[in-house]
Amino acid sequence: MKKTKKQEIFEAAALLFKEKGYQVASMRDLANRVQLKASSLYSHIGSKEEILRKICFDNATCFIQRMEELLHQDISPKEKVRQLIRFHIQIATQDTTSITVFNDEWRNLSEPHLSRFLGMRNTYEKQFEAIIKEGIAQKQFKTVNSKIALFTILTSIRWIHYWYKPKRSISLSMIEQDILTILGLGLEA
Amino acid sequence: MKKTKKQEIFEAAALLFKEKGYQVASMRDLANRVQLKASSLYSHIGSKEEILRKICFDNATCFIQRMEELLHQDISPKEKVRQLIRFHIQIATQDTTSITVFNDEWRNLSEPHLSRFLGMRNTYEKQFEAIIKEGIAQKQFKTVNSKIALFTILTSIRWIHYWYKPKRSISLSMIEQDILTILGLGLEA
DNA sequence: GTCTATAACTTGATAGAC
DNA sequence: GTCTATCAAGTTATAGAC
Repeated sequence: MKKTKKQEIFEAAALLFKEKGYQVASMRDLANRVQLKASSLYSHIGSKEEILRKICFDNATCFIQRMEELLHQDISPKEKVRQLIRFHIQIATQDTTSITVFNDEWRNLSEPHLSRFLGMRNTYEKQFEAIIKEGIAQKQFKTVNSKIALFTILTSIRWIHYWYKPKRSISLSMIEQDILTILGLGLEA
Repeated sequence: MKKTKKQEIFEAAALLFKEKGYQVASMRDLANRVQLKASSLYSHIGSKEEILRKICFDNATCFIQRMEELLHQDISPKEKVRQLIRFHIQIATQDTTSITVFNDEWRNLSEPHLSRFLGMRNTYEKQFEAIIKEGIAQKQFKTVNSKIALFTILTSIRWIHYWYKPKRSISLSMIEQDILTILGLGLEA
């Protein structure tokens, strides 16, 4: 299956946005990387922000979808949290480029997209927090502030995409296990 | 003690950089906030980057200094890690503005300052990691990869500056205790 | 679809009057 | 020290030839 020029542009843009940041990356930079002049890009895409939007909303949708699946499963809050942590680690090691843009560059979205994005993120965080609260209520977790627990967990995984390289001697399952040891066991009662 | 215009500019810049990011914040934005025209700023400061440099290196020096003090104290690795976590939380809640810039905007430093900054950060992380390694060797911590533990700890604290507002009903010591519960106890053997 | 040329604008920083 | 005016360079995006 041959890649279309459009796909090629989107992939090059994701990498460029990761390396330089959205604001600093210029359309001329991007055009160079796909062997085009800047003006020719606009035969394939509508605008610079269209690219950012796709990256941000594709990832947001992905996380929300996984959350929906999980909510319908009949497993304990403790197991749900473990699954979510594993999922975050998997995404972060599997697609480091787009997750970097998703994590760091969403703030460059313009309205009304920014508000829609923050709404989706908020929904996800509320659902995650509810699972933690349920775990605390069931005494599967120690009694801590659920928001502190939520943010500590979420951000403690955020360094991986920045640091992880597939060639490293360290395996994915080793990362998973160590983080679950450092985090998970602390939270559990 | 009256604030000099220079101080006023530096403080307004830190807040502006936090809100918009260094690249997006313009000198015209900054001038507006201190009731000046953009060109007048240059009677007080040398360049936009001079402001960023001050914020980044002041903070880096602060963390390195605290580390030096700690290294000379005769306390266990476990206690050293707890003290470091407490210190990070204190800084993050005490000066949320400059810590945001320090955390997120250092990448906009130009050479040779960028390399010097990364060198300082690397020194700090190596010293922190050495303490963790010592704790593992002394069986005060569970056996985990020391780099994973380091990054998990460091980034798990990074959301605070972004989220913390002094008016919140939640106290500093409560944050400290909950994070130490979630993180600290997981790491300890 | 790709190009050249350019519109319309913003950026950091400077010159020189007052 | 602050201003107006301006420079030189950069930005996204479009018009129109081929």
